[in-house]
Amino acid sequence: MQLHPIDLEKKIRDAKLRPTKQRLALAQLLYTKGDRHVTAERLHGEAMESGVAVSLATIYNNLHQFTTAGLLREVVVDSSRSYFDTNMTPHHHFFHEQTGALEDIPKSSLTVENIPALPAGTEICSVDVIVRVNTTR
Amino acid sequence: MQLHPIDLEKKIRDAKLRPTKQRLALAQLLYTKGDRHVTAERLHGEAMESGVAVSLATIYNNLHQFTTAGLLREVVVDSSRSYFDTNMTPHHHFFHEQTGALEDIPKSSLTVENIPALPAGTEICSVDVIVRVNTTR
DNA sequence: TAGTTGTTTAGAAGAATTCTAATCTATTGA
DNA sequence: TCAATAGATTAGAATTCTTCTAAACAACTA
Repeated sequence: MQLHPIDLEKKIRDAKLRPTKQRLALAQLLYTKGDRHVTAERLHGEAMESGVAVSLATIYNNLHQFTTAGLLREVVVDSSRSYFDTNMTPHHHFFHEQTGALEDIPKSSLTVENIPALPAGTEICSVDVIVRVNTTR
Repeated sequence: MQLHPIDLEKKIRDAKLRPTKQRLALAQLLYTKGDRHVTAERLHGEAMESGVAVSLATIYNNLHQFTTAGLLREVVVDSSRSYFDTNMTPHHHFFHEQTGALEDIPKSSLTVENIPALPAGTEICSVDVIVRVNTTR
């Protein structure tokens, strides 16, 4: 789980992106703390806190570039904002409706069976399971 | 599947809402054409076409009131806009990434197995499966 | 029918995201 | 090494979807 700066740079270069100061800082935040789920706003806040000035536009640019490059995946759980997940292995999610917290569900521990015939002329792109939870009252 | 005006009015009254002209028109569009998936914008367009002037604010008000009353459910598949589903029975969805089309998957034909232990202090609110599809290349 | 309460509305406001075009930085190759 | 170029960053404007405001209106109740 320990990604050194050199690994981050390789990760970025392999994605055919330039290892700029901002990009390295974002990669550091995203990939050196275990699997994460972040929103643009949250990542922006963390970058600020860590002392690296990164504009929101750059946060969005990079979240999308990382997603396109296969370094991030977008998780759609909330119609009001986007979440990005650093865990690229197949898995699903718990989503806490009140707190907005996302938690991984290992693919191995949950299976989806009997998906019916797909609409004509289409192929599966992904199967996403969201288990929405609430605080027990 | 044939809902007469009188049925629509009852549906609305049972939800403790007043059967206004706008509300009846929206209910007509939503509940007399089989199971549907609509966005606010689309429903607004349909209301206009059908000759009933309804403001967008009213569309949003009613989509939310219907949802709260259990007459609609929101389906989160796209982070840029909200979809509302008139089918209130348990089921899942196909979502066509390119066209934005949503299609029901009967609950009976798809099962989710082995959901692991929930995060502490939480209970399941819903289990949503989205099978994202693309046009075959 | 008057009073009350719920509903609708235009337009303003808000929030998340994208765009623009100017500036800056990394890379390339002579 | 250095100039040229291609890519990256940025502030701020713009866009899009959604919600809010507060005034006018319509349905309900007594």
